[in-house]
Amino acid sequence: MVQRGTTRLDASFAALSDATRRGVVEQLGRSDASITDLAERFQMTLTGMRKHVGVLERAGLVSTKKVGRVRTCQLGPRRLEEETAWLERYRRRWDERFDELDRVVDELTRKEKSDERRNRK
Amino acid sequence: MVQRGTTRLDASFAALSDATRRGVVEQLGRSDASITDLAERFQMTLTGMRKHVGVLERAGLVSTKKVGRVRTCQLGPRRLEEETAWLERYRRRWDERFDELDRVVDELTRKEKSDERRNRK
DNA sequence: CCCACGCTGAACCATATGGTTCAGTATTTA
DNA sequence: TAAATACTGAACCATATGGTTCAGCGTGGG
Repeated sequence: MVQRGTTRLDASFAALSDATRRGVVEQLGRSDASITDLAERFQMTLTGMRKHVGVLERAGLVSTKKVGRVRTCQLGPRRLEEETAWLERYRRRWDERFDELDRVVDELTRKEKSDERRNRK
Repeated sequence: MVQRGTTRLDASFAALSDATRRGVVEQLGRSDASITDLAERFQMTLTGMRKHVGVLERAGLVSTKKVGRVRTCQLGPRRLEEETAWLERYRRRWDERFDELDRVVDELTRKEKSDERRNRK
């Protein structure tokens, strides 16, 4: 059994699991944009885009501010450090496992060779 | 308009958006495990765990092999480089935007100071 | 003052997700 | 050979997701 309940990573990874939302984030990396701008660029209704932006907001990747009738979206407060750290930890583990496998293969290869030598005698 | 359709990132980020699945991956980073092992550790039916493992498999984070009646799970072929790259790109963008904001604040501060000087005259 | 603009909320829809139970099948083990 | 083990597939359920339409509502320009 193990500790459960890290809802922050849940939200950010879920937010990133949609191509449209990743696109929106990339766009906002270049310049701020209104809901209308984004809806146009991603060929979607305002309502649909508003939902995506909502998801990104809740995950902290985007923040918005309404001035007059325009809601302007920009990159949000979160820098995704936790997420990056998770992925890096995974890769380290993956490399370890891979190295381990390498060592095993090496050992088997060595063993084979010495077996060959034995057989030649 | 923009290119859509990067289903690989979709699958891996979606796979990582669930705490149980992240837990499974972490576990497999420590040692291989059967479905039964994982189901026990995460307090879930075999069927439920099998589904999670299926999701991870489809995303390439886990690979499995059935020997006799036991299915053994281990870390999969993908090293999540694309995913890490995406996050790093995001962070770079984020830092740029932040620096930009800093510069603007700096400028405003400078302006204020010179205004003060002007007012003192 | 009026109309176009930008957005929003509610309702709806189809499909996906995260879980279960139950009834198998195949493989060990005693 | 019988019983226990390990998994699997189908069916089901509740809720979430990704989208739409439609009817507003506040704002701003002419």
